[in-house]
Amino acid sequence: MASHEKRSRGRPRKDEGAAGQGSVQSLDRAIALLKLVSQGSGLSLTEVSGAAGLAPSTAYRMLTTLQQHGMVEFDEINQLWFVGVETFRMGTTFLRRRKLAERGRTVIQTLMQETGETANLAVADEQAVVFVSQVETHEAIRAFFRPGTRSPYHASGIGKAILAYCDDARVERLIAACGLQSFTAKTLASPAALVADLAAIRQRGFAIDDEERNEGMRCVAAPVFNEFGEPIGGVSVSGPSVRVTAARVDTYGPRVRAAGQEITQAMGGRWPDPNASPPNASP
Amino acid sequence: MASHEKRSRGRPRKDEGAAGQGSVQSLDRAIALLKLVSQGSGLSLTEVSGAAGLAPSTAYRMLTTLQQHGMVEFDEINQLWFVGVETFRMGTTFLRRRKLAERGRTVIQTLMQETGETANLAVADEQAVVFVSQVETHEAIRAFFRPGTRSPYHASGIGKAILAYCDDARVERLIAACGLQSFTAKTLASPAALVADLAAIRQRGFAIDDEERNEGMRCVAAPVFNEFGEPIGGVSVSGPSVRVTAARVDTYGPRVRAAGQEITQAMGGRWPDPNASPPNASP
DNA sequence: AAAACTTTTCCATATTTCAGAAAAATAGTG
DNA sequence: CACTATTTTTCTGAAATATGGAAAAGTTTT
Repeated sequence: MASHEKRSRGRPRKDEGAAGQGSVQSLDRAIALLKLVSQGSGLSLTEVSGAAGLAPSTAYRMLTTLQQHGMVEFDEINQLWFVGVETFRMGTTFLRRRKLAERGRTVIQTLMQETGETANLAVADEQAVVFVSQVETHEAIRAFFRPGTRSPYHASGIGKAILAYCDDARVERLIAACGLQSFTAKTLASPAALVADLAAIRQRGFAIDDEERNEGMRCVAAPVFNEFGEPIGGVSVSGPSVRVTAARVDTYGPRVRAAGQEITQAMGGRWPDPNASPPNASP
Repeated sequence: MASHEKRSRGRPRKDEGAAGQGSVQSLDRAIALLKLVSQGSGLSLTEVSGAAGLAPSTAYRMLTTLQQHGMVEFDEINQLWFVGVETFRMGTTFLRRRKLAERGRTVIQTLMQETGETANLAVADEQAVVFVSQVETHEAIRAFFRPGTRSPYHASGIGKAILAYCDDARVERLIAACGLQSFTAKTLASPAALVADLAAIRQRGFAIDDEERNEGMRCVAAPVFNEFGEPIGGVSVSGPSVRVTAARVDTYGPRVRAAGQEITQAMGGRWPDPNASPPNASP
């Protein structure tokens, strides 16, 4: 298997902190444009160049270059710029790396069938969890997030499931960096409340988001671990509180935890020893 | 609603054919790099720069620039480059605009022109396929469904094309739920007959509805896949048996399959590997 | 009908990128 | 274990390339 040691062939990088020295300006700007276009839903050239602070001619040249590669599309009818298929296709290969989505797909499919609720996969990112895959229930009222949706750690089932298996320092840093924004009356907006819930999650082996992000929506989640026993993502089922009752949560919980274990297994990950200290504990 | 006319404020584009004049070289190259990285699963700098035909120093600068935006990630342990979360996130916003009906429209237009028969698009729903778009032939005798028409899976070309790429469990559940209603003498009304036909469809890569729903009407269909290689809809041409003869079916088949592949491509989907097991198959 | 925008092309200029070479470290080799 | 071969990263001067202003060519709006 892959060695644990940090390899560094070649000349070492000078300084991690000081960036921007060796960077390509036109590429920098083009990425900013792409980001703008991907966030907007149909932007005119003037809007794009204005928002980016670039000359229209410059923005235009970059957009057409991106267009030639299919990274953006141009709606000739309304003369608007959109994000293109190629960006999408390149992006989805990200899922391959985090084999999570691929390996987990079959698991969440059966999870959805067994629970009847929308099942989700998300990966841990810097300051939020990113939903990467979803199987929707057929119910009329259902939970839905578009893949790529970001959700803050403290107010999502998967996020809390991940945090529960991070060390305290990481949790503190996250709170310091992002705060604990309140979304509903039930959001865990104080560090104390969050820490208490994380302890409960470790006890149970699964997390509950009880209308903490969206009113009327409950969610049961479990983490997924990599080969080092570090949480890298999670799995969840989510649905309206009227269906996902307290009783249902109790039965879904172990089922979702099992799904997390199954995916962890399928990825070659390792479910941590419940009695061991947190994996990321600083030495 | 939005006007149908083609707007073109501003100076018109000179020539659609002649491209490449106003394009940004460094951006061009960077996109090529990103594509390479997204296709590979962990590439070293030497591999990337070699494959792109760029000097290592140039590739390096571009990669670090992309990295600063999260478009690519660098695995410090093994010194390998991967596609990054930002690419994924930007790409997923494409889904907002991805509608089978819109993306496939131009494809079925040319399909109708080339075959001279009515061309259709349909999406997979729970218990039936739903026709969402159609381009009619000019012939006096023609196939016609109103958009929104539902058709049972087992008695429609597109339905069978979709079923052929679902796993067995899904097919069984469908039969259990809906049965196999008989519409004509040729309807595949027994599970055995249906399963045999599905195998033939996988072989060919396209489905044939030989007067199985409406007497005197034949139909050639192919599936369309999403990014997970799951069938989500399909495309077909349909017409009276007198025109759509057995010989014609043989020539239309590959053409319709190509249309399915084209639409799959345009949607950012993935045509499944013919040798791979069905996507939903249990391991 | 003219004014006001918008998109697209063109072009001179200097800003930036580029590639080669050096540097710094690891991996292979006999 | 010394020595060579790779690999990644930095540096630098030359020049290719991107840049933004201005003009062109349309389309709305007034």
